[in-house]
Parts: sequence; C-alpha cells; structure tokens
Amino acid sequence: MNNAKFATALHIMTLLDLSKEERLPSEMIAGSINLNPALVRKEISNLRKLGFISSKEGNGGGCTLARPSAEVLLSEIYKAVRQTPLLGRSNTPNPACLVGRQINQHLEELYTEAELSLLSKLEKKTLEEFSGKF
Amino acid sequence: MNNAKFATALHIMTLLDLSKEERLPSEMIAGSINLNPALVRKEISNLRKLGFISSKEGNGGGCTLARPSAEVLLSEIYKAVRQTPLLGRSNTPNPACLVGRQINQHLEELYTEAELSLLSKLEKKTLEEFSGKF
DNA sequence: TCATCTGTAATGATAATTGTTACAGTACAA
DNA sequence: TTGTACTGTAACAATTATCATTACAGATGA
Repeated sequence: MNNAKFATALHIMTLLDLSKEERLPSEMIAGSINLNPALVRKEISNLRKLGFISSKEGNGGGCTLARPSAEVLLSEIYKAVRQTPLLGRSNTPNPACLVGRQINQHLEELYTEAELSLLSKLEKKTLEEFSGKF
Repeated sequence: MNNAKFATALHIMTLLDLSKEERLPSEMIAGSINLNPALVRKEISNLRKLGFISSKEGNGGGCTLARPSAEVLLSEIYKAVRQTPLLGRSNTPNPACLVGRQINQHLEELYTEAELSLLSKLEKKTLEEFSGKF
C-alpha cells in the first residue's frame, strides 16, 4: 500500500455521506480531493462494483452512497482498495536453502495474522462515525 | 509498504539467528534470499545502525546478531524498515473544501490507531519464535 | 438536439523500487 | 607484505508502480 487509494476512497465516501441524497458529479469530487476526475471515476467504478456506491449517467447524473453509512465499516473500505500485502511483498528465495524454502509460507501466516489484527480495529469504525467528524 | 524490505530484513535476521555464532558473509545471505549482495548489504547497514546486527569487515568477516533473538520483537523489525504509512499515502486535498481541509488530520489519527493495533500484535512475537519454525 | 455527465481506454509522465557494477578500505593468514 | 576475502558505499541503469492527461462513445434529462 504505497498508494493513496484508501485515502481517496474514504474521501469519496465521506463526501457522498455528507451530501446526503444529492448526487455528486465526479468533477466535484475530484475538486475536493484535488485529483484527476478520471482517477476519481476509476475508484468510483471500483466502489460501485463492490456495492458501496450507485451512480447515474447523463445529465444530472453523479453518484450517491448505496448503503447507509452507519453500516459501512472502514474495514470494508480497506478491503476494497487493498492490493498488496499489508507488510509488503515477499522475495523469491532460494529453494535450495532451508530458510529460503520455507520462509514465504511463514511470512504469509504472519501477514495474515497481522492483517486480521488491523481489520479487527477497522471493523469497529463506521463511515458514519468518520464523516461525523466534519 | 509496497516493497520487500520487511521480508528481506526478517530473512536476514532469521539466517543470522540460525547460524548462531558463525559469521555470515553478505554473499551467502544474498544467495538464500535470491537478491543482489549490494542490496543485502544496504539492509544490513540499516539494521546495524539500529543495533540489531554487528558486522566485521575483512577476511573472515560477515555479520551476526547483536542481540539475543529472544529479545528481538518483530515490531522492532517492522519499525526498522517502515517507510510509508501503513494504510498508504494521503492526497493533498483542496483546502477550500470542508472535507478537504480536515481529512488529512482525521486520516492521520486513524492511521496511527491502526498501526498501533498492528504493532501490538507484532510485539507479541520474537525473532526466536519465528526462526524456531525452521 | 444540446449540454452534462458517466465509463473506459489509451497513453504519457513521474516516482518508487530493484538490479548492477565498481572500488576503496579493512582484516586475516600465509 | 602480499594475496585473498570480506564490508561499506556510491553511482548508475532497469524495471515496475503510481499518477496524470486526454479523448470519446454512450446515457440522460431539459
């Protein structure tokens, strides 16, 4: 995770929550994040496919939250944008070495445990709580 | 953390732990990780400056653990290689927007909490435990 | 039919990461 | 005191990840 996808997704979701019923066009969202509209649409596209957002094309279009913000957990948003392992990539070590042969398996177990611990934290927080800070 | 530094550092530390007293040259370590010796030396250099490793130049040189593995916490190793925020970067949002103006502060709080939760997990694990799996 | 907006692709630009080579300096050992 | 085996570090190239820009077909409402 050396990108800004989580920050971007949460920003989008927060704006949508605060805008209530009103549809927000991607250009307006992009203006708030200070990001290119096409990138915003790409992230919206991702969040839409996962059921977080519903959007409408054409004149007067834009997007809104598809679920009540009180039910959206930050852990879900994290999962939606997660691409690389939390603690980073692994190497492709030498299978002729005792350690090299096994380490990736042990690392994976460790990563899974670590991520679960993070998720259990994020599960306790809702989008509503977060956007309530503004 | 979209790099392999944590995996690399833990691999190095594990090899050193298992090799006990014997010094390991960087070339041997690099062979196990399947990585360039210069990169390994760079990571060793980092771990040495932080007191995890002691190394010796010249013929018969190489490196060893500087602290007993039972006292080395995985959280320490994580901190040693940590470069970017756990949940990724932030944007540089529009200060003219209510959300844009505040979000980075709220994100930072969230990131800190999330990282503490991860660290508390990694604090419970020692290098000795990890290398004991091999 | 016009203006507005989405959805997506194609492409370029920048930054992060990894790989490679080179070499001065250190230490041991014969 | 010379050769050999290492470290430590820099400089640079190559690769990959990330972000930015532009373009445009298609949807929608006025």
